[in-house]
Amino acid sequence: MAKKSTEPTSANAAAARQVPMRDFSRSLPMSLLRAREAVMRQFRPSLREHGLTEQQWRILRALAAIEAAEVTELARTAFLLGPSLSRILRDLEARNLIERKTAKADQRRSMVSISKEGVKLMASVAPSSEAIYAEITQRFGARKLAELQEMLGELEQSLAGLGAGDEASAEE
Amino acid sequence: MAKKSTEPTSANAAAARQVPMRDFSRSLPMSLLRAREAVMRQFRPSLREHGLTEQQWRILRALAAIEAAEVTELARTAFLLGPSLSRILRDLEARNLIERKTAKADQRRSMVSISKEGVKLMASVAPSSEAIYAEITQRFGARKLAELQEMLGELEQSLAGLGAGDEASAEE
DNA sequence: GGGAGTTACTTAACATGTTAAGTGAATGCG
DNA sequence: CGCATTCACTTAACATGTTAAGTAACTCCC
Repeated sequence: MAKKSTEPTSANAAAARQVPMRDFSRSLPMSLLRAREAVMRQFRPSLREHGLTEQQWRILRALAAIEAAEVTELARTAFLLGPSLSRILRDLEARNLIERKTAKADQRRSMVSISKEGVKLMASVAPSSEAIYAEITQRFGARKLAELQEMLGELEQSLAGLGAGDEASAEE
Repeated sequence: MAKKSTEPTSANAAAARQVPMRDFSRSLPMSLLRAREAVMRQFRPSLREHGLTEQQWRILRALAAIEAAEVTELARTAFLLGPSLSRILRDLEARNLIERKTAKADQRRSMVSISKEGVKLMASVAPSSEAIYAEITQRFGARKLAELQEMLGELEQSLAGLGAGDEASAEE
């Protein structure tokens, strides 16, 4: 072995390919990520025009669907982690898009609800949002879309309660 | 209409529900997000034990599959935006997991490749990663998984070149 | 009723997503 | 050649994701 460092680069890559591994670009996480990005790319410009991020929009929609909610419940509904929600609620409150008041019975809890301005903003965004969704549905096909959502739900179900960290297997 | 501000909260939520809108929790973006999160939740602990984030792992895998790549190409492969990749490469280089050298022909380009240490790290992570993937495949079903990936790819395709911003429809 | 434990949330710290601006190197064209 | 434009990448700024720690309010049980 005379030459030691002629092309370490290629040698390393070759060695790396010996590590058994699926084709990277076809992994399930990547497929899901790309699909979601393809979808969100359609919505972001419209939301942006109205000064909303994807997550802020999720929160407003979630609040519109329920009278009022505790922060924890809202986090579950909008599928956000507590810390993210905490920050976003602070901003949305400062913009008067939501209202909050601490629950009487339990001072720890705070009830969050959408404000009149929040409703107005939703009403101004909803049309284009719906139009985009309709376009996506048309392009992909309504039936296939329903099938896809069904499969995604099943995937979620089949992984529920796996690797949640510390729950015993099934006994106990 | 005597009482005006007894429960403005409920009134706003009621008004909001007049805004025509699909059921929030069943929207495609949410379905995709939840499915992806259910999947990634399985992988994160293992990656974390090895000191890697999901994105760092994506980059290492992408580099293992190709001899060396320019940053832009790598961004496309690992599905990361330029700025994110730029930061991550800086960190991975500091940890000696990758190597980079500027191309001779074009000083703007830099070629990135995996290092010997990077290969070792990959080899140490791959087994558990593969085991997790196998578990997911088994739970969900290999056939259904293939179907799902097929549909996700079709979805991505059907949205390609829609709302990319400024390309003319089809002419010119 | 008082202190340990729990709960609901918030802060903090670090990493990435997202968009815009910056920088230096190549290209093209008059 | 000279200079505007484009290109490849990096920095910057702000928002969220992710985990850990902090804080105040509530529960429980001795």
